[in-house]
Amino acid sequence: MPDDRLSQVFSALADPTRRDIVARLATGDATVNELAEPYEVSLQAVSKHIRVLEDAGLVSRSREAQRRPCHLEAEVLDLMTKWIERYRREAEDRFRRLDAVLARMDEEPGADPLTEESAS
Amino acid sequence: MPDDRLSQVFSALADPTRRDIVARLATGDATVNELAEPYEVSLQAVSKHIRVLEDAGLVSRSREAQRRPCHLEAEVLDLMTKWIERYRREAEDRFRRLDAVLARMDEEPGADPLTEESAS
DNA sequence: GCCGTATTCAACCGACCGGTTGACCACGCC
DNA sequence: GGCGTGGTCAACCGGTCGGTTGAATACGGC
Repeated sequence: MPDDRLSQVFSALADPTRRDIVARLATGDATVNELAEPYEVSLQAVSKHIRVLEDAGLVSRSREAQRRPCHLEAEVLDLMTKWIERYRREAEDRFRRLDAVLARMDEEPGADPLTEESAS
Repeated sequence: MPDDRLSQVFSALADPTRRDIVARLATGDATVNELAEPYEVSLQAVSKHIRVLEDAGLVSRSREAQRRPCHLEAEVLDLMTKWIERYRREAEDRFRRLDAVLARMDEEPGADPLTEESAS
C-alpha cells in the first residue's frame, strides 16, 4: 500500500548514499552515470537509489537523447522541515512553560504547580 | 554496524506510528502504556518503536517506579533541519543563479551563458 | 512473600531493502 | 542496419523491519 509522502521522503533520506546523491544534485543536475561514478556499487544499484528518490518526489528527470538527467526537487524538503519544526517548536514551548512553572514554584513555595498550569 | 546518527533519525521518522508518537510526546512526556493506548498493535510493538526512537536519540527515558516515562529530545531534530536546509538553500541559490543567466541571455542574445557562468 | 501492574526479552514470521548479475531497451552514429 | 553507449528490468540473495505471541523481569502495595 502506498505509504504517505512524508514517510517516503524520510525513508529515502535514511540512506547515506541517497543523501549523498541529493547533496550532489543540489550543486547541479547530473546523469545516472555521473552520479554512479564515485561509488563502488553497481550502476544498477545507483539507478535503484535514484528511483527511490524519484518516487519520493525528491528528484525529477528529463530525457536528453539516451541520457536521463536528474534534477533535485527541493520543494519536497519543505514538507519535512515543516513537520519537524512544528514539533520542535511545540516541545520548546512546553519546555519554556515548564520553566515558568518552576520559576513560580521558587517564588511561591506553597502553590501547587499542577493546578496552576491546568488553570492557565 | 552502527549507521550514522542522521540515518538513524531519518529512518526512525520514516514510520508513521513513530512520527505520531513523537508528535504526542511533543505535547508532554508519557509512559509506554499511555503511548500504546491509541494503537491497535500490541504493547510490545510500541515498545519496539520507542526503542528505535531512543536509539536515534529522539527520546530519553527516566525511571519512576515500574514506569518508564518517555521524553522527547527535540535537539536531535536540529540535526535534520540543518542537513535539509543546507541543500535546500544550495539548490535555491543555484536556481536563482540560473535565472540570472537566463535574464542576461535575454538582454544580450549574443553572449554565451556557459562561459559567463564558469567565469564568475 | 505474593499479586498486580508496567515493561522488556526472545523467538518467530512475512515483507521489504540494498545489493548483485545478466538480459534487455533506446538512442545517436557511421 | 549494426554498434557502442546510457539506462532499466528481472530474478535472486542475505539482512533488516514491523508485527506477533509467550515468557520473563522490576517494582509498589498488601
